[in-house]
Amino acid sequence: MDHVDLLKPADSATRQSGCPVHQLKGKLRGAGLRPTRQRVALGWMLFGRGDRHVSAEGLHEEALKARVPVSLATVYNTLHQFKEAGLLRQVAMEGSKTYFDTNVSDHHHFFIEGEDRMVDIPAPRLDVANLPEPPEGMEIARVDVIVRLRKKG
Amino acid sequence: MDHVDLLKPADSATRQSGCPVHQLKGKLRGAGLRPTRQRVALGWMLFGRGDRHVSAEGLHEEALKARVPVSLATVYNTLHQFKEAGLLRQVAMEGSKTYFDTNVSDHHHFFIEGEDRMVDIPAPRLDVANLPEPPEGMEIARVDVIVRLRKKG
DNA sequence: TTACGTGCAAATAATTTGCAGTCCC
DNA sequence: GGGACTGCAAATTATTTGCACGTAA
Repeated sequence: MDHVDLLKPADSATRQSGCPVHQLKGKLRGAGLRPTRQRVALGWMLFGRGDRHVSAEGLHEEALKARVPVSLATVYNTLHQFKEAGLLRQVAMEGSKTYFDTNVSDHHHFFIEGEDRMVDIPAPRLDVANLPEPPEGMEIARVDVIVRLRKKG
Repeated sequence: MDHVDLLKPADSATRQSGCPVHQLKGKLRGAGLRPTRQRVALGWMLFGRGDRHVSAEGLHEEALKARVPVSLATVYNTLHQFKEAGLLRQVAMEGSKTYFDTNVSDHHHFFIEGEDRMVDIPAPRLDVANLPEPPEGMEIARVDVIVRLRKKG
C-alpha cells in the first residue's frame, strides 16, 4: 500500500486494481476513512505527485485552482484525519504555520532559510552518532534532522 | 559576555561589574537595546535561571506572577527583539505556538511527545554522518537534531 | 529634550468548533 | 436510512500593529 503505487503509468488504468483513483480509495478505506469526494480529491493532490510539504492554506488554494470546491475547514479536518491515520506526518518548523509531509517513511529535511520551505534530504540514510541515553522511563520515538540552508555569499 | 556570567555567586554583587543586573544591562546595551525596566525584568527571567524554552504566553504569565506588570504585546516585541539581537534562538517545533531558546550555543533537543516540551540534549557534541551536499549555491547554516521521546511501555 | 519603548485595543492570521444539511454504504 | 462527512460561520487562539503616552539617555 505504498503511495508510490499511485504514480504507476496509466496503461493499466482500465483494470480496477491498476486505476490510481481506485487505489487511492482503497488506501483511504484501509485507513478507516470513507472515500468521499473531498478526501479523494485532496488525497489525489497530496499523494499523486510525489513527496510534498503542504500547509492547510496552501492545499486549499491549490484545490480551488483545480476547480475542486472544498472549504478551508474541511481541508484542516482532512489533513488532521490523514495524519491520525498515518498517511501524513506533521513536520516541525519554526513559525506559526503547521506543515504536513506526504512522505511518512524515515527521512530528514533541508530547510531553506528565507523561503521557509522544506525539501526532503535525498540521502538514503543519515547517521547520528553520540546519541545520549534518553531519560529514565523514556524511549526514542524518532530522530529528526533539519539541515538549515542559506544562500551562499 | 556569556549569559552564564549572570549565574555567578552574589559575593561580588557590591562591585558594579559583578552585579548581575548591571551585567544584564550591559548585555542589552551591547545588543543595541535600551535596558528599559521591562527588558531588564524579562531578561532576568530568561537569562538568570539557566537554559530555558519559553513561549510568549508562558513568559507573560510568569512575569505577572512575579509581580512584573508587562503587556503581552511587549513580551512578543521583546522576544523578537532579543532574537534579532542574537540573545535568543527561535526553535522549530510542530504545532501552532512559537518557542524561544535562551541557549544560543550549538546544541540539540529532546522533544517530549504528549507534553509538547523541549529539553536540551546534555551531550557535549553529537555527530551527523553521511550529510549530503547542499544544492548548488547553498551552504549549511546549521544542523538541528530533534530526538523525539515517548513514555516507555 | 527627544527618539525610542510601552500599553492598550483593535486588526490580522491560524485554527477549531457547532450545527444544519448532504452523501456514502 | 442512518451515521459519517461537509460547509459555513462563529468562536478560539496566536500574533502583529497603530497610536497616544511614558521614559532613558
